[in-house]
Amino acid sequence: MPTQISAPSSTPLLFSDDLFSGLNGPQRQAVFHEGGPLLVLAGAGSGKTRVLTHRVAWLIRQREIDPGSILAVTFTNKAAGEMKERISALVGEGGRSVWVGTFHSIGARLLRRESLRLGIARDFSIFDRDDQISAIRRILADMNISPKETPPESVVAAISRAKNALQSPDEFEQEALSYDRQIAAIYRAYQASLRRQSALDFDDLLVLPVELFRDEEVRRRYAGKFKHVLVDEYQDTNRCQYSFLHAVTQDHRQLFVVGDDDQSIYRWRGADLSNILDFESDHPDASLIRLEQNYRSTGRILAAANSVIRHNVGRKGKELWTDRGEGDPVVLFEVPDDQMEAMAVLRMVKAGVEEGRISPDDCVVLYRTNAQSRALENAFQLGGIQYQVVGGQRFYERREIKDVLAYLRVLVNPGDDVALRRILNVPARGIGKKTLEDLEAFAKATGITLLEAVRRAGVGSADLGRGNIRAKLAELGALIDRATASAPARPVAELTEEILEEIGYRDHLEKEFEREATTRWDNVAELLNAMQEFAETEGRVDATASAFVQEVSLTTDIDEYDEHSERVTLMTLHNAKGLEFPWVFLTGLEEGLFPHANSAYEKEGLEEERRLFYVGLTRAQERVTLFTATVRRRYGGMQHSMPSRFLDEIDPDLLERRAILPEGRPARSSGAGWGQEWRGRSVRTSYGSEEVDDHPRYEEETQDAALAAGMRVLHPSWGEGIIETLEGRGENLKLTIRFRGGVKKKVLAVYAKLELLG
DNA sequence: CGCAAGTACCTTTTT
DNA sequence: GGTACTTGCG
Repeated sequence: MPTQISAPSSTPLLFSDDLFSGLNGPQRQAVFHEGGPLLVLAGAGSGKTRVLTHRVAWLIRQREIDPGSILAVTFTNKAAGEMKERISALVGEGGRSVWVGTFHSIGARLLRRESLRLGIARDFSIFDRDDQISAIRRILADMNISPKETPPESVVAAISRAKNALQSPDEFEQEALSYDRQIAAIYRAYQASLRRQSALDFDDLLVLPVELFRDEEVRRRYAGKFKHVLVDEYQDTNRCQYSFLHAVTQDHRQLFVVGDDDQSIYRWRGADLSNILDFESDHPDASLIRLEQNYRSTGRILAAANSVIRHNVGRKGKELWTDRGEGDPVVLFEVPDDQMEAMAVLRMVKAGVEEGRISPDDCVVLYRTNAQSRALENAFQLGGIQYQVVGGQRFYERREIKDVLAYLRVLVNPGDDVALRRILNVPARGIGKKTLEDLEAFAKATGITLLEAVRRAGVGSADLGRGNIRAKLAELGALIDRATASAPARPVAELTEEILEEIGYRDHLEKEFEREATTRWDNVAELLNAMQEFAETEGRVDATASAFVQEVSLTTDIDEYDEHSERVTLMTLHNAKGLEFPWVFLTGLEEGLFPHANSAYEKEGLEEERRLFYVGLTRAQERVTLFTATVRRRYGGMQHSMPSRFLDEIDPDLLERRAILPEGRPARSSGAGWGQEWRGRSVRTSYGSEEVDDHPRYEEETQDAALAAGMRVLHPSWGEGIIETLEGRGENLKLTIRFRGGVKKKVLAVYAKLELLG
């Protein structure tokens, strides 16, 4: 910082020039905006994070707003952490008291403060999807509903949808059709179950604050507290979050939102694009500022992205531009299969690293579904390139981690039956189905928690379990009681180590998992590590089991992503939102996969897939490489596909098409050789407007290749559908077809009188 | 009750 | 190609 003058705060202009001099016109306009609600329509790479942080800095420095009365909402905890850092870098330590977090973490924080009023335990548990499903399963069993006909997953989805629409079980029932009557009943029972367990699910963290604000006194209090509200990724907010923001800002109208309608990718989770599209009509005194200068990507990449997104209707409309120069064209490789795809990525990364042009952590490989990481991981392992996978099997969802956390959850919240059920027989205590049923029946009949039932059975006051089992239950009860008593006063790491020791968890892993035991124990060690770190940031006294469990319940994969890892990053397109990389590899551009078959029917679904593709392209600074494979392993079988329609939407002048032809067909067993050399050969097939695209789109490997995943077909009785998978060949060729309305059917190709469409 | 073997379904994306 | 659930035996 060049400023040597120790400027008194009465001459804030000096600061302002200093702090804000790097901003361009529209950015300054946004940062210095005075007046009512503002929508900053910020294109990819247009510096929206800078705008947000500088806006906060400006509020504090220039307008002398108390940092504690500013609320900034981000999309991930990681983004929240970074924003906090940047704010305090701009305004000093005072910036730490700005409320920064995700809607979920802010909701949780608020609900803890108001737990008394809400009549919930301060140390409520937060149920993730697994916990929800587990709770629903119990309820289905109770209600004698077959989980086959009413899958818990879809019940969870229905309840989530209802909650986000702010519908209570009663309201849900009123609008319900006959099938949904049952769902309404399950919903009601589920709510009761949550309450009994002092548990909230993710949706509650959003919904309950809104309900809390129906009390005008409470609403006013928070509207008075949060005098300025800023929201990032506004395009992915849902109706409930909209209500939250409205409740807090309707009095003072200091709402500052940043978003990009072209990057809205969470419609399936309830995100409501109309929040951003209708922002101006919703707020009569609103202003709009567009940030269209992109500082990230080279010209051709940006132009390619623009040419794709132009195919969407129903957007605010904006055209990104850059002064970075043209750069390289986007390259598309057509490869025989997913293994070749992985090898090609590997080879390009390796070449880039060897030539000193790039470091592995400058590269990201993006895909539509988590399952696609496998082939890539295999290739990278063989090729000796370090990588990190973000997402997929998430750390905090691993079995051993959830087991250990379940012990803590029970200590923190003795009403958490879902957690207790999980650990009742882990390690094995001879408590099987029968004992569990007895315990639950007893608990229900007596109106006590499952834990209390365990205690009573242990001391023999509940008439269940034989001697041996009673002894085991007594032991477990005593362990939990002892740990509960000491938990509030000790660091969580120490407590956990003691519990693990006492239950012999390591031996349990050895016994249960044999070969895998080491990995799993390593994960547990990593968890203990995380607890130590937690103690370092929070301070020993505050690093209790309760605090840790709360924190961890809201931790996500992207929060764990490390940008200085020296490793190539592998992740889904969804996880890539907000990130940037010099080199981007976009894989699996095939019909049925991307756009995904489940989304390809509805216009809205397809447009969201297209936005996802747009997000992928705009992550890149210098180089985008696209891949489409003819054959892909899926569900253990082979699947033929056609190239993604999105490829045809890229302006052909900006796309260089190449094919990788296997020289002969490489023997399947030749995998070991791939690390050293590339056996295939790459030919340019088409570039620019000279259309030389004469090689086949997919190889005629078998006669069945006339049919491929992603093809549209007409079935005499089921109507129009899209082929999703193919198994078997010849007479035995079986197709999985998804028909309109999402109905999936398996048919034998020889019998189904299918007609090919388009 | 634990365990081994068999099965069904899975894969969209996640706070 | 994997998991999570079911079934049947000891």
